[in-house]
Amino acid sequence: MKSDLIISGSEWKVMRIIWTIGKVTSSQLIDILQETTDWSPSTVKTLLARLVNKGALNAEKSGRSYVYSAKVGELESMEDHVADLFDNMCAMKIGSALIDSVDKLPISQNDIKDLISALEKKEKSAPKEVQCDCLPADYKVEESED
Amino acid sequence: MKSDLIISGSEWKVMRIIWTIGKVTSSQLIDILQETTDWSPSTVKTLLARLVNKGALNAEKSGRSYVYSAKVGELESMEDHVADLFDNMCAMKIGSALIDSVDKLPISQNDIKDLISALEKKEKSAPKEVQCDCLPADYKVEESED
DNA sequence: AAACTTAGTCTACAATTGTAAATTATAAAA
DNA sequence: TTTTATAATTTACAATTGTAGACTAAGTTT
Repeated sequence: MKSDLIISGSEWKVMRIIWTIGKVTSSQLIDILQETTDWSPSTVKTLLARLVNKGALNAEKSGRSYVYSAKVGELESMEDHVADLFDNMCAMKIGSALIDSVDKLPISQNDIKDLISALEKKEKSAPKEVQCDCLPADYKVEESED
Repeated sequence: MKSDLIISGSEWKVMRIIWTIGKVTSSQLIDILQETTDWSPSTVKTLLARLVNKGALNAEKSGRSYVYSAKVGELESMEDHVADLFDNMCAMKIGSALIDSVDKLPISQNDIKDLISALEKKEKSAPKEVQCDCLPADYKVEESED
């Protein structure tokens, strides 16, 4: 279930810029990131190298340097990471966590509408309850063994 | 914004058991985790020690050993981690990621209802669009500097 | 051509994480 | 009380992450 391509915290900052502007050189990236972080140019270069290595970025040679571009999709990456995170958590409580997210995160009117539609559609086949999956299936048995 | 108390992947497994059954000894935990992981007893003990260290667990001395119990709430921890993750991501695309989550994750009928209510309430004050926040505010200015 | 700038690569180093062996302390049993 | 079992602590070690200095290669300027 765990996605292969894990993007770390610092790496997200790099990826987001590249997803947004498409193709960049390291110097562009260094300039842009200089405005929002206090990273040294070296740090940006290390992150670029790691992301190319992980397969998250393409590096297309262009003269002395490279032009970097995203090799993985932004939304796909987001979805994978969110899924991975919820994968760590109790199924029974995911609903509550989502309610909290919906309360706190910024969502556009259109996305709200789409969320409501998705939920209404889902409602028909939704279970009455979602069971807690934090313990081994047979735990109750083991427990009453005193 | 980043929460202080970061619970790692392996640590989640430990925490979930403790959140679910309340108080445990290390041997209980070792037994339970033996059923779902192939961790050695040592591994479980290391994780317990780390979690006590991080302040995620209480360790109450009881004779030779300790009784461990959660010091942080489960839902709070879940919410913090979800918020931290979305904090890495483009605000404009969070709505889509949530739609995907709603589509894929198991949610009970009641939670669906509550989600819909939360969304309907939110709709009134929701922005038409959520802006992408992946680039520095003044980037467009910098960009047209050729 | 010599000097300078810049992009890339290599090396580094501490902190966290996944995983566990070795050691020590101590309660329980013989 | 000597042995045994078990819980806790210490140490370990590789991989990942955040962060960056040093070195190298290759265009660019004088």
